[in-house]
Amino acid sequence: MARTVDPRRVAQRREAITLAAARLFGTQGYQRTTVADIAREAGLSPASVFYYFPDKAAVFRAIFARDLPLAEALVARHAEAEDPVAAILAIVAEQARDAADPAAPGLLVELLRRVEDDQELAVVVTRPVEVLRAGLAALIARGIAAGVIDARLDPAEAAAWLLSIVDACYLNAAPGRDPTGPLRRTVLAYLTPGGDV
Amino acid sequence: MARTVDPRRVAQRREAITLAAARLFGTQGYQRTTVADIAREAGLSPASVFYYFPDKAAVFRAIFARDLPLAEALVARHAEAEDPVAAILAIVAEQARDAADPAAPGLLVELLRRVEDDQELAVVVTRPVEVLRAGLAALIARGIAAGVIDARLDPAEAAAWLLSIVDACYLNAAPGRDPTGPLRRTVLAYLTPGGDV
DNA sequence: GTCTATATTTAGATAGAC
DNA sequence: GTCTATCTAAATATAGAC
Repeated sequence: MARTVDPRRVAQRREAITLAAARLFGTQGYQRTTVADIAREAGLSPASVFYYFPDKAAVFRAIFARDLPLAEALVARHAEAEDPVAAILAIVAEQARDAADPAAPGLLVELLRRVEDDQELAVVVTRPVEVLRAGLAALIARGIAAGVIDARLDPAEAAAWLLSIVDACYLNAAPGRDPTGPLRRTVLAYLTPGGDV
Repeated sequence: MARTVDPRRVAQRREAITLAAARLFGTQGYQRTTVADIAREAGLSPASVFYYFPDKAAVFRAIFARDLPLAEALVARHAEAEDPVAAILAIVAEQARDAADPAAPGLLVELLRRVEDDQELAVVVTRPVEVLRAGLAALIARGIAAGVIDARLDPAEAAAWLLSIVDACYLNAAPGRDPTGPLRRTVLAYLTPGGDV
């Protein structure tokens, strides 16, 4: 009888390492966080981290592996909404929600930097962004057709721009500041027809 | 007769090193750029870089040292404008102008990361941002008083938010894409009175 | 002032016992 | 599977000649 590993246990260990790494990478940065730091935080030895992941970069990638299903679910949840503008506002607000997490802004910054060094990371992280962009673009197109969104906007470009503004919320996150108000006002005003732009 | 250095020559050398460093830090990142890289790009040896700067971090800080006078000049140039909204649009557009530079988005990301590690850098970079924020806030307040900007906005917070949107231009930067259009539309729509926000 | 050569430190990754 | 111990590579910063 072949001795087989318990996949649940493996998943738990990987999850624990990934969580500890996300906290540390987000607050200290990628380079300043050593594998020894992660191991200590997760309660095991550095060598064990390398048992569950091929290298340090793979630990970082694992943090973002869950984003794709989340993005797909979010888009699917609002795809059939009758009010496309309300759906866009909901998606954008949901994406901006984690900006309050103290590790989130730092994680985004590290992500932006490391995407250029790590080709595999680029693949992992590009797909959920594409899903969101496509979902938003479809809603914008519907809004234009319904006359509630300015027809001069290009759906794909406007979608990318909205996601950039969400990212900016993370970069400028501060303890006391809640971005949801300005974000909602900005998105709404940006989409609405009229104005001499 | 005391042998004295030519301050102009020193300034030129420091400038050359700073320029080379900005290019490399922006495209490769801070950690991946070695002092040897910078030295090669600037046409001297690694040891000479350490003659002009105490350490690698000081080279990075030097890149942003010129921002304070630039910010002060920009704000002063528009402080007395008769149309505050036009002045705000001009300031914001000027700040977003460098987003087209291929090294600029990367430099912003490196800056955000390193600000948390380098206390001196934080000082260097906070002041120009404060100058811009105060200048924009004053213009917003004038616009509110004149009735051309929504009175529900808090000038200081709105100013900070506009600078966040400028950051979004850098995040959204792509070879073909010109950010000035969406930026102008967004800022104008955000400031304008009316709307059910 | 500018160089060559190198000391030093640090951290990613591995070997091999248990 | 998990550990201790260690190898190795890279890069900052310095020493000292010229």
